[in-house]
Amino acid sequence: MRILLVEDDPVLGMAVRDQILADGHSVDWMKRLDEAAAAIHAAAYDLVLLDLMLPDGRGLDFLKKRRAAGDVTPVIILTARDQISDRIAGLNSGADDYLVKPFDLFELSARIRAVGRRYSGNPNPLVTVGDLEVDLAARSIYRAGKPMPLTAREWALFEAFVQRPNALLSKAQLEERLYSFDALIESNTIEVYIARLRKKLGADAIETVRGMGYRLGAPGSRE
Amino acid sequence: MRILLVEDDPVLGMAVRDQILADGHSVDWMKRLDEAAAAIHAAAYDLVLLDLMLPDGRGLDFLKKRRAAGDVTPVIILTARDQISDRIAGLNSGADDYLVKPFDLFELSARIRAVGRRYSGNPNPLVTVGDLEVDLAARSIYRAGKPMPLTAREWALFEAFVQRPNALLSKAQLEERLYSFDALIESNTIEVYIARLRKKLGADAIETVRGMGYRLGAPGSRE
DNA sequence: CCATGGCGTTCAGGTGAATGTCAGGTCAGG
DNA sequence: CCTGACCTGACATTCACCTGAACGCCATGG
Repeated sequence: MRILLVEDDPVLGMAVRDQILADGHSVDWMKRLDEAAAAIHAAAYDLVLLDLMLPDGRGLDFLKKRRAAGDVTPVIILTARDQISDRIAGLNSGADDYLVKPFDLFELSARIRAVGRRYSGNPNPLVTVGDLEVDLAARSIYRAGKPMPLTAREWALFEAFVQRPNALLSKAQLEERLYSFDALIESNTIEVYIARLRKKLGADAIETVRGMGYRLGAPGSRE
Repeated sequence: MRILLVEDDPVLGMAVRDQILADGHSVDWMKRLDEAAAAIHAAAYDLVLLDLMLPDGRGLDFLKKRRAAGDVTPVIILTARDQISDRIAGLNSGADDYLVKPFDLFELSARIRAVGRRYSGNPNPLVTVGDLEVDLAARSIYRAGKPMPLTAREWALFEAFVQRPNALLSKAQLEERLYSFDALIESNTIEVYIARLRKKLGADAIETVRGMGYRLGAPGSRE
């Protein structure tokens, strides 16, 4: 697993890095947010460990921005003791987990494994939807073995349908999924992305249920 | 979101239950592991809140067993303060998250949202009406596995009957349900939609009680 | 520094399915 | 047979949705 560590404290950073390496993962250690941003663009990480208190800006804004840009890389927040409000804000900004300093290094390992299990993990990495093969962990779609590139937003939307193959999802639900609670969208963005997905994946990839929402196109009957 | 709470402490359990309800989720509260196991078999949950210290056995074994059986329902562990080793063991046993007692109720909400964002869970529970299978969450109806598409209004009407299977609903009640108070309807709209439902679901899907209203029939029994 | 291109978002115009209304027919009960 | 309640096919209108195009932001590369 490729892990990006963003932490300015040299002592803690080294300890964390060594622990990660000992667990058999690879790690890039950045001490500033701009370095981290550059690293993220340069390489794809499976996990980001993000300190919220950094010298050159608030880690929370960084996280929000990444999520707004459609980045869905798992993020574990490292935060100081007893800053519950920060931790809640972190989770609401799109973090997947947090650790309170000072934390047990073995606990860190367990957390990393837990996050890793969610994504690259459990049963069947390949899901078949109609004539498409969907790799949820790698966030990619194949048709007849050929990759069908999606943008971040398109993927976020499509993922919602794949995760609940039979569900009918209202526009409100989809908006809530693509955008955080506070940021309310006031247009037909969802419609536009539905259209773009159909253009890429086929007109019947997503079915409109007028007045109620959308649903995955018939991938096969229930049960 | 359907949540299963497994917690033997009555005070904490009630507080958690109320918070979950306030967040708009539905919750089943079990005090013992055998009850919880039975509940899991009976219904599909989107999330399990699991206390590790229960009178009738170790919650950790319960969790391991569920995971070994292929159950991938997200689990958040509730554990006592300073039992770091337990928490690690929990994450390694397949838990997705944990909360340390005593925890902030708002933090609980944030955690639930975070988990809910990741997975959106399991197939929805089905209600059987005559020869129809009704998925209330997905707003869809199946007959012999085949979906029977309804329009928004048709669904709203049918839902009223399914939610109260034995009730006799007057036209006034149905109008009040389909339309907001101010918007007064001055025609036989309800009759028309009853007819449309019968055409789609079968003539005896809804039974007329002359002068009083309508009630759910046994759709399909006489096709 | 500006040019470029990809991506996310917004807007306006057009379309058709869904809706509500009506008129005439049918049925049950007195 | 009469009356009121209910059924049903047809139809105009509406409104939810689709879609092409344009705008702005940001990152990248001269």
